[in-house]
Amino acid sequence: MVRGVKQKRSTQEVLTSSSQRVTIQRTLLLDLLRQSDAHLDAYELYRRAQQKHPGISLSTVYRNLQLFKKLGLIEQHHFAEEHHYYEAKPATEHQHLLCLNCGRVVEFSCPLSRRFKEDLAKRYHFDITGVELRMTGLCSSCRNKERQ
Amino acid sequence: MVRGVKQKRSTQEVLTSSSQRVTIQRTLLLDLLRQSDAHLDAYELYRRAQQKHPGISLSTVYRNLQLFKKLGLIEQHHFAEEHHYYEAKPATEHQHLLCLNCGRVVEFSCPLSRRFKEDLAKRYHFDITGVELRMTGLCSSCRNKERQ
DNA sequence: TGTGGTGTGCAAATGGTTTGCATTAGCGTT
DNA sequence: AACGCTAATGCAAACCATTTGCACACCACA
Repeated sequence: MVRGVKQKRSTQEVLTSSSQRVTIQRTLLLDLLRQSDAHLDAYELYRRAQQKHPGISLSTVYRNLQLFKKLGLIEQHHFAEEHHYYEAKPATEHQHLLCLNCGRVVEFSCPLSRRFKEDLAKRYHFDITGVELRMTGLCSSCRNKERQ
Repeated sequence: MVRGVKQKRSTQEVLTSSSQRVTIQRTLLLDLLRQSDAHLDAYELYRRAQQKHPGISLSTVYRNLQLFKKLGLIEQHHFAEEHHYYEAKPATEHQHLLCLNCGRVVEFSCPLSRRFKEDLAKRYHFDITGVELRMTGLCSSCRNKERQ
């Protein structure tokens, strides 16, 4: 997945326009998130950030993840039991298919949404802002391994 | 929601047939989960259990939640950031609509599934065993409050 | 270039959950 | 009904992801 193509605005521009201070750490972290194809957890992001800016601290990572989330720049997922995974807000909405054995994540888009969402909103008088669909199972290679 | 109607098997029977020891604590915990209309977190379940069996410990609660999950007797959800919520495995599969402000949870059933799931399974060579759809937003009363 | 206030690094705290260990109590067998 | 083998429990301590307090650093604006 080539993310660069979709990104008109530089990370610096994004941060400046959010009226936040543009620090080295903040820019680096958001860059790493935007460039990564995978979903990163806080610690993995920390490890990657350390390679470019050795002094960075884990709390800075957490603080900025919260900030980015508040600004709507990233999304947070609960793939595993114990941590959160983050990804830069994608250009197009997508959902996740997750292998319970190896953790592999496939992204797919789901047409379901509009009609069904509207129905539901009307029926329960909700203002629906987010849809998360997650399917879980076994990918082909894990299924094959289990057979052996 | 009247759960009792759907329950043919007593909690004791369920536990016996899972070839686990049927302890007072275990029976109590599963009973509480099956009787509750709401989704409980570990601590709330602990509080309720204490009322009937004051000596029960929080680790027993956690240990049994894990066991029930492994046996497929309950489902675990991540509604809030920080804890898990549990509900007895429902007779019919359903999904959740969650108010981000007050935490209210509405259950609904979603027809989406079969066709779409099969397509997806074929396309990515996955064996899909679970579908979780979560919609988030504001319920009517929270929306009204925000307007004021 | 100086000034105010936000952001950072560090270490300690937090809080949900897990674990080690000694004791208790199911349950199949006498 | 008592016995013995283990699994389950209670307690306290450990874990670990995440948050927070505080002193210092540095960004943005004048």
